[in-house]
Amino acid sequence: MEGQKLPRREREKLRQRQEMLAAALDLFSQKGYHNVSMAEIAEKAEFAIGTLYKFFQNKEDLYKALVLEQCDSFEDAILQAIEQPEDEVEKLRNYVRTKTERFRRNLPFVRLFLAESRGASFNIKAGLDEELRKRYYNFLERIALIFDSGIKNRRFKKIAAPYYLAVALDSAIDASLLLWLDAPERHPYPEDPDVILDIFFKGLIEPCFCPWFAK
Amino acid sequence: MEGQKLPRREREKLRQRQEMLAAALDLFSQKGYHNVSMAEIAEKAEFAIGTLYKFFQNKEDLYKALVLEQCDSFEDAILQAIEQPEDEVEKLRNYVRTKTERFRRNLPFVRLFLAESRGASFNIKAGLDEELRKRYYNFLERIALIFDSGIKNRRFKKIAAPYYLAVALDSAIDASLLLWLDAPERHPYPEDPDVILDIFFKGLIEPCFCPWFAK
Amino acid sequence: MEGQKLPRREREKLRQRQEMLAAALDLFSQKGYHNVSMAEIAEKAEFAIGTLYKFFQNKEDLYKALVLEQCDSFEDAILQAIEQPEDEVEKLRNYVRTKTERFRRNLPFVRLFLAESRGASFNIKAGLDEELRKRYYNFLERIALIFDSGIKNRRFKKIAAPYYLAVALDSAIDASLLLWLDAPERHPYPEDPDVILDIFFKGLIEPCFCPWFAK
Amino acid sequence: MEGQKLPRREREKLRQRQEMLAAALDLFSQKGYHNVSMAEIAEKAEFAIGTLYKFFQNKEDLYKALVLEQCDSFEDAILQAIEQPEDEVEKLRNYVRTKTERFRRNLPFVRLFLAESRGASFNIKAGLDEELRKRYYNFLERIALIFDSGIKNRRFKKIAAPYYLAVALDSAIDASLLLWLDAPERHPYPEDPDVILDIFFKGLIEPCFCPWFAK
DNA sequence: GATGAATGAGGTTTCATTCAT
DNA sequence: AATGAATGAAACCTCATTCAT
Repeated sequence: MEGQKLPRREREKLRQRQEMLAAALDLFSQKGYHNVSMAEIAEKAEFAIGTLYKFFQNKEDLYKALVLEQCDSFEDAILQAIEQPEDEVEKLRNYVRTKTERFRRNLPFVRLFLAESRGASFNIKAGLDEELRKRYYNFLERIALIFDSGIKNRRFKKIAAPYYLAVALDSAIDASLLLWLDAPERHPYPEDPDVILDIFFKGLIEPCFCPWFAK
Repeated sequence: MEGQKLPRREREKLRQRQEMLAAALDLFSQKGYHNVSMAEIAEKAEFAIGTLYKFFQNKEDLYKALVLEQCDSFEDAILQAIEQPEDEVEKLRNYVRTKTERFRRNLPFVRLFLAESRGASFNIKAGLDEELRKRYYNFLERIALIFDSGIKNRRFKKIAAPYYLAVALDSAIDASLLLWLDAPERHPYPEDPDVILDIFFKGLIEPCFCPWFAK
Repeated sequence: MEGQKLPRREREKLRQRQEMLAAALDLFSQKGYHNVSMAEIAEKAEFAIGTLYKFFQNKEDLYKALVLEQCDSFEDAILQAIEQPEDEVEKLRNYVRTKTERFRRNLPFVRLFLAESRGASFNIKAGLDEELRKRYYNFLERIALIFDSGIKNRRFKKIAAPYYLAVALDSAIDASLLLWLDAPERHPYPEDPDVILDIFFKGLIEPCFCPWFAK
Repeated sequence: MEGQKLPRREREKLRQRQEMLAAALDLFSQKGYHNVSMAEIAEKAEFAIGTLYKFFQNKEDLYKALVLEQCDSFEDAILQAIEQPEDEVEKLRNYVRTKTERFRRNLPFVRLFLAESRGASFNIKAGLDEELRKRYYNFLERIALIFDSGIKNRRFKKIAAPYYLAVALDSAIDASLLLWLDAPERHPYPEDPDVILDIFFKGLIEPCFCPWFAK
């Protein structure tokens, strides 16, 4: 109940900030950081340039805020998805599905995210990189924990270190989505997101143990 | 034995070109396309700016030449590695090992390659993107053919469409290497590159069929 | 009385634009298009380079605006001068006098105008050329109409096609002014502008004396 | 008989120089001084750039040599034409005809000539201007002498100072030729060059009709 | 003597950022 | 508090000229 009580002024400011970030997301994801000017963002957001600078110290600051905010929201959704169920298999399915769905619903973010998470953002100064990487490592560890727990529970065979499994699964999802994003007609995204999991599960799970193969 | 030699002038020009490209690779991979000026490249390569422009029409042209040349060399190495052996398993091992070795030997290229292959290069004009993507798709199909042949030979279970298997494997290698590149102390690259393959093989191969499990 | 006034902001902008054009006119007419840099114009006009580019898209655009504006004003003055009187002789006198006076009052423009109207401006891209030439042809036709009307009224003998008469008269004025501009002490411009008209008005050859008319 | 005896070396050099100047004339007249590079001229003339600089100190020097040489040749032809006949009328006819014919035979030169003679060549540094102007003034005085002599012989009425007559006649020829050069279909050059002379020779106004003569 | 590769000053243009209004 | 005009550093690129071969 305390969220709604921001003074009107504050709420107004927050709304303006969101509009600026939305305009920036659109433009950055379409044209890349260096091909978007502050004037362009200001115009798209229907503010004066000076107002932009009231909210963000400089272009880099605006970019960082944008990326961090998007990542926060994305991370929250994933973490929530893997916190619900008991079953490790179900957790992973939730994870893959949530990630897939989020990506498909927020295409502009995907380009940004991949540019950032793939070390491709040397365009942007060090600070962001540093923080995002740490967060990404932590995130991978969260996924690794699921594999670890599955192994401990004897649901999974220990075919590799959990961290590697997490890395491999996460990157496989990204890669599939990226190909689909690039050329949807050539790389139709599998209707059933589990197809990617199959690659990992079909060898991974003790057949006798898991309802997965009953499908 | 001098029949194979280019005239001295030509050799000299080629050498200069290589020096320019080497300087550019270093700088681009460290700071990104937009944060490197032609003056910087010229200075690092120890030529005058004008000389740079004698070799490359403009900055974009220089960048394209650099990326294409590196990719050519990389692609050649991989294709050669997977053409040798009969055995699909051996082909995939060669592929993983060659890619790993190449990456580790040419770090600056990795950053460039990932920036380009990961759709993160909206900074650069369309032409390159287009061509590189096509080449990358073709490359994935080459890998997919190995899986396909393995499946037809009953060496592999058909746990997923070969193309997806190729995508997943390739991206898993990239992701591992990238993590190691970012933070080697945190993500020691597995001494044995086969660790990554294990994830795919342990479920993939008919146990009775393959000496893999005997290891 | 304030209804006719532009908002202050607009007036200010217009004034700045005029200052830029004035600086450009001075420099271009002294040194020629290619020997004047944008930095020079900016400095003379006491603005930053960036401000220049807020008003004009690029150097060529600035040049075109300058030439067209000057020609407009010049053309207006001449057309007004030849629209007043009934009498063709008076019209031509007005024309010569107005042109002379305008030239003498705006020396920098003369150089520009002659450079442009005399096909000497291959330096500048095609667009301007094209438009200015058309306008000049139309202008000559306006003058030709005066000769034509004079001939129809029997005021003038039909000694040549009106268009040729216009060309000859106009070029004679230009040439006189140009010589005076180059070396005033050597080519004092005739106090009475009618001197040039005399050449056209008075017949040159004694009819009785010369076989010319026998033709 | 002494012209043919230049040592072979000298003759060869002269020929090369002519080829360079010919290439330069073509290019300068098509694109203007500032839009032609030394490399372009060298290539068109099929020499190395260095060789160009053996013959001409720099670009400006080459340009000056070109213009002066063309003007020499042009001036010679005209002067020869007006030296032959006794009769002033015939001299003027020869002058108009020779100039017209020369212009039409050497179009590239015309553009250059007009650019130079019309004060439009502020592109080029002062030296050339200075010399060409003096020569042009002298030339005009040669023409003026014809009018003067005609007046003294009572062949011509003294309707204006001879120098003005010369200026007016010469500029009328240039203007006609220029219009024809710009748009031949719109400004067909009079088959008979004398048409222009007519304007000067025939009196324009009916003496009996106009108060002009009363002045 | 001829060559043309190498040079680098200098031109045009963009855009992040400031600050007076 | 919001504005957006003004700024000028810095980028890309050209081309006249030199000089080692």
